[in-house]
Amino acid sequence: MNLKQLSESLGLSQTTVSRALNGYPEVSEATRKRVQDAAHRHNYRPNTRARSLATGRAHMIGHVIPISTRHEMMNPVFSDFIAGAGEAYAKAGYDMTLSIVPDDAEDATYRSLAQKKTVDGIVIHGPRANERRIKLLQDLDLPFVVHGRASAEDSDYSWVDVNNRRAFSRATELLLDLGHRRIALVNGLEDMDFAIRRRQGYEKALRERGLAADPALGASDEMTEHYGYDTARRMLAGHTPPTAFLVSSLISAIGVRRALEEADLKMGRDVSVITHDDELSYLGNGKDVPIFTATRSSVREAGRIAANTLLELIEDPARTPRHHLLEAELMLGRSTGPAPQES
Amino acid sequence: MNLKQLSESLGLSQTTVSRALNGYPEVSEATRKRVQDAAHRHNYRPNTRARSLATGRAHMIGHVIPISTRHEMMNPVFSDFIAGAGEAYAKAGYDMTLSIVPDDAEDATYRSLAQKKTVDGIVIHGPRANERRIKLLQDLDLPFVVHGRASAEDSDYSWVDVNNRRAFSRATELLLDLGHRRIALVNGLEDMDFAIRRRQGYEKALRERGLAADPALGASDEMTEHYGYDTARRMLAGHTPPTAFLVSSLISAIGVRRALEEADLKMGRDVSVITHDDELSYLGNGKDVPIFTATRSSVREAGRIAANTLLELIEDPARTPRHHLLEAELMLGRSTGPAPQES
DNA sequence: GAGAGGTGTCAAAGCGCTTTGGAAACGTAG
DNA sequence: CTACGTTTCCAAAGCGCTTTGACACCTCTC
Repeated sequence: MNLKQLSESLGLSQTTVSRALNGYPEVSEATRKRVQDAAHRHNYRPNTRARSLATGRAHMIGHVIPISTRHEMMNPVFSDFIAGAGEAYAKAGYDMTLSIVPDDAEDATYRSLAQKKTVDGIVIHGPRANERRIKLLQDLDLPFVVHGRASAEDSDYSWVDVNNRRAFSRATELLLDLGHRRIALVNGLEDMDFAIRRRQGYEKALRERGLAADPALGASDEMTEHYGYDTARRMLAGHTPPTAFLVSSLISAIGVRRALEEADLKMGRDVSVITHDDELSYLGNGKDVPIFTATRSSVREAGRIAANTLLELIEDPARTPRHHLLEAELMLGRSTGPAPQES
Repeated sequence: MNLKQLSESLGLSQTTVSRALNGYPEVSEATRKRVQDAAHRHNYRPNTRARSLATGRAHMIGHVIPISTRHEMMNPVFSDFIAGAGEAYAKAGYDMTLSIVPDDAEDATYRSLAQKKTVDGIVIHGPRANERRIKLLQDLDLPFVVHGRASAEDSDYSWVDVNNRRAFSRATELLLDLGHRRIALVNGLEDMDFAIRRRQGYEKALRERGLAADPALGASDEMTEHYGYDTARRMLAGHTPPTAFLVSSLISAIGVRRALEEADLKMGRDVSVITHDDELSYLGNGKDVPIFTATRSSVREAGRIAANTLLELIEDPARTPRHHLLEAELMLGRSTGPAPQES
């Protein structure tokens, strides 16, 4: 059933039916009612393609997920972010498309999205410090918001991000307060912006106590469970093993825990661990008392905020960029304790 | 730049330009070359909305993810599935849209997707044993493929699934061969089809050795880390604690491991664990020797297959439904060993 | 030298909707 | 009874593409 058929069946013009359905005032309440009933009865819904061709609005948001060609890794954080964003879109009557893009084919994808007019706006995931995509989208004149930031970019753009620097400096300070001096940083890939900021936070806290980061206690890679395990194992076997680990993801922290157990070290007593926790729905960090002491910030909530920000931007393209800096909570759990006495 | 402008700039009609670009034979190679060059120079790409209005094909696949209203849980498996499917779509020039749908609003979503003609086909995720969506989509005449199956559905439809029954009966047999008799099943939600099948496999293997499943050793819930932990803890505290766990997801298995460690039980010696492993990219199960003995099947590969199956179906709607039953490998890891002697 | 058969190109219709610019119908006021 | 708003509706244009049917123009062939 399409508009034409519907209007014929009602003995009205397409114009009137369209107006009645879209809430325009130039149609009498009686007619509107009659039209709505018929539409509902026939389960009529306007064809999106025709509608967006006519209005110029696709009612569609694109999410572009770079997939590292090296590891074929999907960022696990992404699914919860999407869940939050999807919720916001549904409320606003928008749909969402996903482009999984190998990071060497990015430019083409964006240009094509813009040219093909499939979407009204874009969410950028996983920004690197030096992020070409921002400039590109500005040139293409397509509204967008970044989940995260790009330190090296100095133009103004909309973003939603966690205060990674502050979160990690606070976590480091806590470990220092507990007497730890050899603190390992098990970080994400350090071409990623968030990882750089976390390192900065970590180093700042150390520096303020007159300490320098020991390069042997720093690691950086894709945040898998296995990476956490390997790294912890290697560092613990070194000749100045750390007494504490600061980990960039709960998944890697689980790997660190595995390494500790294997080495018969008790987490929270022999070795302390703090991790960042994105509050992924399937990976809860304990119920009453958290397993891991953690800097916590809901990525799902970030998704919701990013979506709404983008929708506003589309509504009013003249609007100046918006920024949302989310503060991470520092949740005390059972994985931290005073540094063991040197013996 | 649109078709009209492009054709004017070339001094050709829109028809010729369109045909040249779409590879029709009625245009001379010289002209085609000239058109392609110009298109490339102007970075021309046809407007999707107009194109699909004209052709009737959206070049778009919908993925509908039910989100449990109870736990607001995103199935973690989903992101890897999507990665696999996305790859296949990209190759075929298709896009993908996502609908995150609370499970009480499903019917409406499907009807709407069909009516609005946003997509050419649909992938159904997370089928329950009794799955209304299949009947619904058949009625709506929208091509679809199911990731998983619906036991209670007796019409024929396309699906891609793991042989869950066989996988779990093999795993159970292995545990029985190792001398285990009290084997716990830490399963997913048992209104989910895959969970039912896994239980069937488990019970079949027990039955064949003249054993019955002990209800005290069965659990069923959303497969979080915490659920694994809680369940294992509770069962281990019972008066006939299991000597082995059969777990439906690696994430929950990590929770089980945590409970074991907390109870000072060594996994693989005191208690054996077998888990199902979907090969999620960020959750590798060890590198050389797997941590967990596992029934393994790549969900990413499943995504790829599902996508291609659906594309074939769209290409030729008359085609009979296709079925892909993937066999899970049983990978021996370090989490299984002979049952401890009764003392 | 005319008809047959290709080849290369085009004008125009159509996809299903929204929206512009009227126009008919109906009061109401002068 | 005319004039003039209001209200209610409509015909037609337009969004950017594909595709149908037709038309020149060439090249053969007999």
